[in-house]
Amino acid sequence: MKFEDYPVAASPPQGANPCEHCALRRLEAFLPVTAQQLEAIQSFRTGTRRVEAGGTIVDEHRASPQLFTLYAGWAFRYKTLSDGRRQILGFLLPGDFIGLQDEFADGQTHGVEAVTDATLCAFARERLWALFQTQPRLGYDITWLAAREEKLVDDHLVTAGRRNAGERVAMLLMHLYRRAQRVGMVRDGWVEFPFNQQHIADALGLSLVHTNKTMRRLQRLGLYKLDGGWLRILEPHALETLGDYFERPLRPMPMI
Amino acid sequence: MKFEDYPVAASPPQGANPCEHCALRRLEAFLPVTAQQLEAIQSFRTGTRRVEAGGTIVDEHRASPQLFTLYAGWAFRYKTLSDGRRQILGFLLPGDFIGLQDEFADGQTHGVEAVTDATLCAFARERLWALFQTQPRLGYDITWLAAREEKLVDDHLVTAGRRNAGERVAMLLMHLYRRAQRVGMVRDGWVEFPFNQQHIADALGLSLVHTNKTMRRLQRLGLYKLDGGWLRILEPHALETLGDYFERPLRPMPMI
DNA sequence: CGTCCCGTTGAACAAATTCAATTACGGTGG
DNA sequence: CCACCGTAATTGAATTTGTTCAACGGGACG
Repeated sequence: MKFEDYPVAASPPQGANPCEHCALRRLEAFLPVTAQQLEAIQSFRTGTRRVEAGGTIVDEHRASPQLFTLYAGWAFRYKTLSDGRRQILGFLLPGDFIGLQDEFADGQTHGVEAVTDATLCAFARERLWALFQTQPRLGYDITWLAAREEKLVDDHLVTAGRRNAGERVAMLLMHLYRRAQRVGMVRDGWVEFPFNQQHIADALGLSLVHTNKTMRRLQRLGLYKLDGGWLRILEPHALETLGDYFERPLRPMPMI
Repeated sequence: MKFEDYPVAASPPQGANPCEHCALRRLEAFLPVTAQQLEAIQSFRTGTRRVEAGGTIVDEHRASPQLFTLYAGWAFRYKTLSDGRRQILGFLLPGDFIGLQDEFADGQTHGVEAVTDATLCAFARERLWALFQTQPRLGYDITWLAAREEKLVDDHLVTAGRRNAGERVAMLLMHLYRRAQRVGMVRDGWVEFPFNQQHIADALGLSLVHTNKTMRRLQRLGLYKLDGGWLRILEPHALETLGDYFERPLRPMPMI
């Protein structure tokens, strides 16, 4: 299977004014910003960070001095119980803001791990308050992002708490597909799907074996196809119905 | 069983400057505010609302034009699937801010229901952005509240996804107890516990019957006691260990 | 070619749900 | 004061869903 390159380069622009040439921000999924806001964001920004597939973006047990916006790649947030059981709290796509929760949680937070090679824009956490002061609009946008992320977790909690295995898988596939679609990661109906079944199991609160059997079943039913790390939804309506999950068209979201 | 009255009156102060006489805000759990901030909050405030036990604070399928701070009583956030299965997303105690998520979600949000009679301070959603502009600090505080609430949902998701029935109950009891303790709702080791087993089941993602059997078991083990709608934790350490959940001492939180 | 990771599958087992009563209790009307 | 009701808590039993255990296959890689 071959695919053209993703329109957004693997790394954010380098040089003096990287944010002004940010390809990610040009996507329709994101709200436009004024020149002044862009400048504020750019000065809030401290640099770029690369993390290879499987690497740690935020350590689960250490408060990170930085905030990030995921620029390219897939990542996820997770927590582990002391005996090793892991719960994936959510997946992260380009444009997602990372680390806000820790700002206010005294330790005891969550980890973030890259699934694919990932690139991130880093920001100094200590300058967050100054940003609110000088750019109230960006503060408001950050609240928007925090509220949106809570909504994602809310939905995820419904899945883990009240849906059965088949419904969980259906819901997750549609959810990830829709989000990827929004940021232009769908090509000819295929999305990169770099997760292994352990990721899915840990996200859905299922065992590895049962996840496998459930996914196999839905594939045999012809609802979706997985090939070489790429996903294609064959029966979106059937999956939405099964998962009782219908994503509405979304407004453009802010991006920091 | 008899208990003194809760120190915070059932309703916020009436009259010209209600926030200046707010008893809730005086609790150590909440950060102090400047006179200027208090005034801003007071002018952001539009009134008081009472909801009786079982009543709807926010309709699940209608965007509320108001935001609230719960002043007195217990409430919960929830979502229901189309076939009626309900997931409780979290419980609300005095001081909790309500409705922020909807600000940014195009419909498709969650409901809020009062468990006991409840009193709330109402705010005009449409003036939220103005508040961020004129009082960046309060904007920052609201972000704090949003991030904290996401953290609560994160923890809840771990519970629903990766803990077994006994662990879930243990975790929930300790969690509610600790939060109630923070806002002075614990009297002689007892907290009001107005939930029925269906609430617990819907919060934990368990069936009613299994919730009952699990709770019975933990009671027979002498870990906690429930009497006339009041809860007493008998073995906090055992419950924390079982639930693998250790609440750290918390910093005072902002209150709007 | 051997090893490791991952996906797949069957089988035994355990946890949780569903079904079906029964009991406890607060409130109401007689 | 007492019978009657409706709601919520309990409990046992049958059934289903999901987990654990074990084994095998294929592909990537050294």
